Amino acid sequence: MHARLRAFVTIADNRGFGPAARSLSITQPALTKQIQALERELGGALFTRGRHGAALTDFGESLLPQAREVVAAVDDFTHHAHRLSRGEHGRLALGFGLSTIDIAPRAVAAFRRSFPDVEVGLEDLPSAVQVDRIRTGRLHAGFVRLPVGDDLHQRALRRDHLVVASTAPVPREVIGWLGGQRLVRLARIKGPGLAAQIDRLCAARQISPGTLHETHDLQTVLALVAAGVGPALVPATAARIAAPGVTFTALHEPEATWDVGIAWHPVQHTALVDNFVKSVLAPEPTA
Amino acid sequence: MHARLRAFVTIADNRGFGPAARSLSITQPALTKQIQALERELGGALFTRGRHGAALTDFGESLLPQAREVVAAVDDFTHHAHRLSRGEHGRLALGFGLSTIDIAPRAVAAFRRSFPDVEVGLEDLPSAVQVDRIRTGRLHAGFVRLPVGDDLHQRALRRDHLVVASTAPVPREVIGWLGGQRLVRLARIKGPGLAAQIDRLCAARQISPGTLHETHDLQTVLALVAAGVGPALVPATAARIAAPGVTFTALHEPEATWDVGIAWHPVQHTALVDNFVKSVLAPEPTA
DNA sequence: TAAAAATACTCCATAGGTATTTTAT
DNA sequence: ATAAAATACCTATGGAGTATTTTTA
Repeated sequence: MHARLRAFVTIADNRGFGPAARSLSITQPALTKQIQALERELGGALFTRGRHGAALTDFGESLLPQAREVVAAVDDFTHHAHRLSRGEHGRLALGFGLSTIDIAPRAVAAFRRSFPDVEVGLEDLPSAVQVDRIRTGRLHAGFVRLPVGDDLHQRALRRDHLVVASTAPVPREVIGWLGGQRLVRLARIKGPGLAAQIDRLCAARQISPGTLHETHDLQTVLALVAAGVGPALVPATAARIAAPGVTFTALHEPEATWDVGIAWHPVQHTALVDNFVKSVLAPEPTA
Repeated sequence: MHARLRAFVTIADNRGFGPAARSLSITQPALTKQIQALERELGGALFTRGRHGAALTDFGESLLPQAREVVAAVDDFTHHAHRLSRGEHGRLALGFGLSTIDIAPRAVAAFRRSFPDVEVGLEDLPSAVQVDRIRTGRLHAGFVRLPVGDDLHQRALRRDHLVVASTAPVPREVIGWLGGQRLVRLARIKGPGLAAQIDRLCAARQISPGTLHETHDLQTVLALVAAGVGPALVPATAARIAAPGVTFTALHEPEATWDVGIAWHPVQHTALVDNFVKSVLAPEPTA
């Protein structure tokens, strides 16, 4: 159907079978047969043929606009499809967590520069939630604490580690000192990964610091530290959003370090996600 | 292409291959293969398959609207084509002449009642011009003096004959009397058929009436007769448009009678013209 | 374990090609 | 007389069918 209609409008535009056939990259007899088939199907002649080439009949004249619509719709479709399958267009749902607050926005901005026609959604979610949403297809990719289950594709971007945020001086023997402290903490539901990381460290080093205060926001945790309420354990990357006056002491214990990276669904929306992953991993070209 | 896209939207609408196949009146394996071919061509999966049936992927979701457009455009096209090839729609260019001034408007009105979607153009032209335009396709059909060349289809509607229009009394021996008269005449270019008919009569009866006055309009001819300027030879059907006070005397000579009917091109715009011819020939149903 | 989709295979209609003839100006 | 379209004939691909197997919730 669609090929025949394209043949129809091409002949109308070229006013002859010969040139039209050349422009369609088929032979003239093939074109003749297509039009004959179309005319048989429609029950009327579309062209009058003669030495002069082909001229539209009234019937052809009245059908030409609708035929053009079909051809245009098909061209639209294929164009759109190609852009989509190259990942140059579409919607991309991304997540990011506490531990990626520094890299996620930058990576997204770089991606949007390369692919301006992609609609990007970015949600602030704990790693565990991101992973669940990626599995069920509600999220295409996320910046998460690694590793995640191996049913997802994943790539490390860099390592992160815990630091002690404090206004009071921290002694050289940090771990032991920590055991005696009561900490400002982020609510477990807001940062289950961070909480688990702290638990792991404490369990390995056999300490159990108490809780001084619990908030729902990392910014607030650091504000409380700055206000002198007490020390806190936060990811090193969170140092950037701290108020002045807070000092940071890195912890080098292996239990205090972890990988941060990107995870994505291995099937859904492949080209788009691939482009995104490539954009994140590639060194950004200097603009 | 178009069949595959229709398959695509049907599956999306039915949320499964089975029901969609039934609704398309093909088998499920045939449908599977169409979608596989489409997915191969587009380079991406359109559906995720499972026990639940088929659900759109993101890729499928973003292509669905454009696919619907294609399907709608094709449906539009075929619908339009069918209406055209049944002659229910389109443009119809008609002609009518002096001798059909009574039947043409009535016939056109009846046709428009049956086929309200047909655009009808009606031009007042001498028979000879109509015939030429029908031959070259600029006119689809015309109400003309018959016979016309047998390259056109034609059908007689009724006979017409010359009458003497006059205010003065006309003697029983009309022909002889006419020979001695000077006539009000219609310009030959405006009614070559009428002029030729009068010539034929005069030649056969060996008379040659003079010319009193020549106008470009039959209405004016009759007005001049009514004003007492002199007699005229006009078609009997023209009596209807005469001013009061004019009397008509029929001429029964065979050279004074002719057929009036409809002629049309045997190829162009067939269905529409056929419908028109049928409508003209059929006794109009009483509304 | 059962419903849904995929595969294997066979068949025919369609679309394309080359060589040649017919048509219309 | 000649350019343009139509026809004849052949081949290959696409799309449809039936029977059966594989997948997944």
